Amino acid sequence: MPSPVAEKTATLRSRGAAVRRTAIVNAALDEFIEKGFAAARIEDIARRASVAKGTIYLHFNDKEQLFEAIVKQEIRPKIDAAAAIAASGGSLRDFIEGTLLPVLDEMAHTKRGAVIRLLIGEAGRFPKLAEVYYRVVIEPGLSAIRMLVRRAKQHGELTGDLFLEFPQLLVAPLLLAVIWKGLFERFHSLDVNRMAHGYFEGVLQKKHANQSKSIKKGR
Amino acid sequence: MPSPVAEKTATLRSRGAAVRRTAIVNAALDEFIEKGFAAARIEDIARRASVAKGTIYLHFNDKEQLFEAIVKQEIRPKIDAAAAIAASGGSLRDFIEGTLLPVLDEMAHTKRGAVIRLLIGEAGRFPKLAEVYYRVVIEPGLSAIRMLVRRAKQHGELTGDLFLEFPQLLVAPLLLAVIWKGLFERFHSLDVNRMAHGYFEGVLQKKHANQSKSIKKGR
Amino acid sequence: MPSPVAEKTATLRSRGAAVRRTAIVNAALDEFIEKGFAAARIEDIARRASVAKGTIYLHFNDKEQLFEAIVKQEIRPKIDAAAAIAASGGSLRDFIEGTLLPVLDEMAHTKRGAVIRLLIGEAGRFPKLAEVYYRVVIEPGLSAIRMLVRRAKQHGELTGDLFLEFPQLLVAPLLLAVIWKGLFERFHSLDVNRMAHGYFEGVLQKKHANQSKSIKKGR
Amino acid sequence: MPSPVAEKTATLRSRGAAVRRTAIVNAALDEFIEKGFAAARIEDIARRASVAKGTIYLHFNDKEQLFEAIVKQEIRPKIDAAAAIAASGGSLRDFIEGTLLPVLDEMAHTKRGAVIRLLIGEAGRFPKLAEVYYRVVIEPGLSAIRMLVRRAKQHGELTGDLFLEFPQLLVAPLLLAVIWKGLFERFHSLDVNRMAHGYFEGVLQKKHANQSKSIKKGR
DNA sequence: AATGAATGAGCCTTCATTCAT
DNA sequence: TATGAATGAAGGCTCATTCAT
Repeated sequence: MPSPVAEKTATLRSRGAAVRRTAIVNAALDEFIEKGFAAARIEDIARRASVAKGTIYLHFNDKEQLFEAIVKQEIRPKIDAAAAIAASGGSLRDFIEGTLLPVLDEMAHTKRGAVIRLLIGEAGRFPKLAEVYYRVVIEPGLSAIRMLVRRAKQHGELTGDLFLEFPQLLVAPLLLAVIWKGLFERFHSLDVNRMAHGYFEGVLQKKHANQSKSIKKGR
Repeated sequence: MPSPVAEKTATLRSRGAAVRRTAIVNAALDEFIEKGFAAARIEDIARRASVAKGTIYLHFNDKEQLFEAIVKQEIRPKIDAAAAIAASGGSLRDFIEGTLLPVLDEMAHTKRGAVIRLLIGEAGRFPKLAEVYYRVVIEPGLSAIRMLVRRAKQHGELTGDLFLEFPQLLVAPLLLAVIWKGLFERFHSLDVNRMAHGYFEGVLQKKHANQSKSIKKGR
Repeated sequence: MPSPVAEKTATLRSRGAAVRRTAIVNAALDEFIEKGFAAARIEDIARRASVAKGTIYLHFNDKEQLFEAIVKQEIRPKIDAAAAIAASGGSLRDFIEGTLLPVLDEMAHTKRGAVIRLLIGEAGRFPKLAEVYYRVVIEPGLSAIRMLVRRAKQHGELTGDLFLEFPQLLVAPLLLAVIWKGLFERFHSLDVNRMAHGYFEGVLQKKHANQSKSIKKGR
Repeated sequence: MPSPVAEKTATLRSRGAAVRRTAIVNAALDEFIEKGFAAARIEDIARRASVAKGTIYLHFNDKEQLFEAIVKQEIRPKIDAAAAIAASGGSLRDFIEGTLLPVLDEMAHTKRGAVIRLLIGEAGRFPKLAEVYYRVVIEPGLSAIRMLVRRAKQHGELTGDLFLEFPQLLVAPLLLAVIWKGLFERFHSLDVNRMAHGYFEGVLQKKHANQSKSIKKGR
């Protein structure tokens, strides 16, 4: 075991490195969102992260790797959390209300949504990005949804195979909200919460009719 | 050049000019889709359109105006056509099956979808683009849908105010399909037609129960 | 045939292009000599040639092509001229005195020698350069020398097969001179002309003994 | 640290330091040869020498000093040895056959030759290098040759003052061989040994005629 | 002495835009 | 109108050197 001093040193170093890496990823995220992938300048990212330009290349080989790191840092944790909750066995309604809606709300109002817009725009030209995203986010996400839908069917929350076959449909309003907020909110505001509640009530309505009454006013 | 000959020449010229303009817009569309807005090179657009680089600047002030022209040329006609059909008084089901599904299918499989992905990615940095798109596409499109939904409610095709308040939800699967096709199709194929049919059956199901049975196999 | 005006235009354009190209090559030569290949900056070359940086890339794909152009422009003509003289049938002595010695003298005192030093230093890392040089200069040059040596043997100017087998030896003092002038002249001056005369007298001495007396004082 | 232990440590340290220094110079030599002076990276040199980048700067102030160290370590010993032999009183023929030809052979086939090519290419830009080389290699080398030539004249091995005045000519084929091997060997192989033997036979032939017959086939 | 993370100046190359023809 | 050569600003990336540990 190294001496306390040595350990402190080592710890500081590695801790410093991790902190720096995170700072760079955060800065890159902000710049990419503001300028887009191609137009974002490494120099600006560096300045925002309070490091020198060259430092970025100590952590990432190129711009593309920065993008990857963003997806892994910003989106993956949400997916993991959602998947864990899905696996823990609650009802679909609980999942939607306790997890999907809050996530949607957050997506629509924070950087995370911007990451998705960014990805949609850039993935065509950077196939690796789409691949990372599919593997890290889409695949596990859809798997979790399928599991939930299956259970929901057994419990009578849901009928039909539509959402089993196309689990994407369950997050379609999420996509819609993220895009709307990013592109058109300034022309016409969208009450994401209210829209999502309405949508999911429709989805789950088989069990209890007239639930559309219970749509809560969005924040 | 007031002589008939000169005039003919002039006519030919302007006809040639219009042809050229269209060729440039088409070439720009292809390049933007392949490379994205920032990465598309004017020189490649010129080559594809068989004109000189400088010629593009005789028709468009800059790259951004090219983007605008694309939206107007590629998307607006579809919207206009759909709006006309919506206004002409058919049922919502007819509209969905006769117009929305074909459009969706086309979007998912042609350049038009790519334009939308392109816009999603670039609009953040080019606000004018989002504005043009909103005014030319979104606003008229949603108005048409609202009109249809209102009529559908009167005819009992639909209950609840969800789609009146959030007409976007009716095109959510369209968005989903366009994005999926562009980003993830190579990892996992999506039967757009089948998904859309299933979705709209759910939407319209109030009237005739169990219609989910009738989902047709997509092309 | 185009109109005079058009022709003039075209001519001016292409003439201008050729002039510019030459100016760039000359500037590159100077910079490469002063700084070496790797350390020479495109911007400085451009400034020296009175063109914009980008203009260089209209004529050459990269730095390496510039180097190639230099070899072709600076060295090849000398080789061609020497080869023509060699082929025209004079004696070896005439060739040496009328061609080789003047060339050597010029090489030792002008840029051309620097090109050779440059090549020696850089060719290892830029194999294409060595190849170009071998094909354009060495191969034809040695062929011409062989032809001359063969004829000289028939005429009794020369005995033995040494210079037939190793024609390079005939230009060894040239190489020596070029390198000495470039590297060590400031420490100890070398009378290239006198050295070369002495060397070639030795080579040709078979015919007339004691010609070493006739060494002339160099320039 | 005056204790025996400390001193031992210190000794080990300085011994380690010397080893390290040599390792660095060797690594630098390899890298310079492969990449050239400007393109060689300190980091690669460090890795090759199994030291950290910073360590190099504990031994050498900058890249240039590394180059100097190479010349001193790789070339000087050969010169010193040759000078000693020259001074020890053998005949010119013995010197050529016992020393010059083996050295030439080695130069042509090992790193030492590459150092010379390297120097030729870089000396223009790093005058100090040329100076070091002149002082350490050229000057003493030529002095030794002059001494030998003078003795050879007295012994009748040689007539004329050519090689006294231009001792460089005696090593011209060496230069030629080193350059040919480095630049053009892959296009056309050169039998260095055979060429050198032939050359020196010509130089020494005054005494015994027809020695060109005795050219030995090179390895 | 040794380390290697951090720095930041430096440079090749690209490309939107201009303009002489 | 059309051309395409010329421009020059911009930016990704490299790497010699420094310095805190």
